[in-house]
Amino acid sequence: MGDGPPPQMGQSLLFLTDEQLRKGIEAMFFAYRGFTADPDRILAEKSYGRAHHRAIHFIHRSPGTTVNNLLSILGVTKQSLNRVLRTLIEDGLVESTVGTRDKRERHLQLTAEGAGLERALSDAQRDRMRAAYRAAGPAAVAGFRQVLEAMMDDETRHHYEAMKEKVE
Amino acid sequence: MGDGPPPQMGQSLLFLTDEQLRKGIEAMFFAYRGFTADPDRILAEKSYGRAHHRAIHFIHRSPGTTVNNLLSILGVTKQSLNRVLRTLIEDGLVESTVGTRDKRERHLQLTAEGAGLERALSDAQRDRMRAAYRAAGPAAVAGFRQVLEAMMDDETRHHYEAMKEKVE
DNA sequence: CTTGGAAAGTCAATAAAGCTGACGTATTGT
DNA sequence: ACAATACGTCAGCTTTATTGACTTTCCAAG
Repeated sequence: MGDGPPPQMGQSLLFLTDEQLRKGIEAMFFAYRGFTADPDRILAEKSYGRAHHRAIHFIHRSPGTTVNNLLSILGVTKQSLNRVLRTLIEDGLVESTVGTRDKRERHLQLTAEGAGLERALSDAQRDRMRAAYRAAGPAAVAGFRQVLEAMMDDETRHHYEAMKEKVE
Repeated sequence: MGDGPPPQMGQSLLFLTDEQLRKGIEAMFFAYRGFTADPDRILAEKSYGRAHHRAIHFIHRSPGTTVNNLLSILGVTKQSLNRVLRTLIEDGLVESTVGTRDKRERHLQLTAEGAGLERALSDAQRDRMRAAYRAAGPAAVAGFRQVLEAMMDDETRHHYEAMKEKVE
């Protein structure tokens, strides 16, 4: 592409050519499609969308989280989240309970049925992730995570880091 | 989370726990947001969306590609692509020329102005990708690509592989 | 040379998912 | 008492996608 690197440039610098970067960009684009394909199929059957999936995922991850918290993690407006949340509550997948310490807050958690859907969704996604991990091996997985973390916005990384230490 | 792995399990198998997989899933979600953030800002100024970006990217990558080809790469319907393509042609960013061998086909290419926008968009995205690559190092980048490729759908990987050998 | 089908473009209707702005209610904390 | 917070909701809008139906142009096989 355009001006290639001078021939004497070593492998350690060569990996940052525009071509390498373009391939990384396309890999990201195509892989993300694979990443969402399986859950999307399940969601389509129940006529939910990705927005529902995201809400379910993060409620599962942090049971009892508040609406505001979810809002900042998902980076959407209150109105957008509310439309999704309302259908999930109506359908009996999510439960909203008034806060004890602060009664203005609503604590969100999955019902048994909601947890069931979460399982189905994350099983599908985990299967693909597991297969990719197995195919690539532990060293590749470490690199994968390193690059992804470096790619996040500072603010976004904050949400990610917050959960990293929860279990490990 | 739930049932952890037995304590005697070694590091080489331990990396496939549900927790590790969940972190991979979230890393993917958050990183993709970072990945699209910079181009999205530029596109918003010109009131274009991601669909325009994708069309511009792949027309740049494969100048002279046909509408049908683009359709299969992007995985959208003809109508969706056509709306995007029409505005890009009207705005003078993309040129559509009747095929010489088969006059039913239209060959798409970027105009000088279109190439300019492509530059701006991919520069922004490359900058972030470059920074992430630098931070993580060549070994991590190799792993990153390996996992992403393993995560693609078979059909999708086909489109990706088709371009891999074009330059290198 | 006719005809079937492919490539492209278009019209209309619909839906998911986001946005802004404005308001109301309950509750908390100063 | 009063300002601020957390939540919910109403209305209206935009983007991006969908499906279905249809036309024009054109290639190629019978």
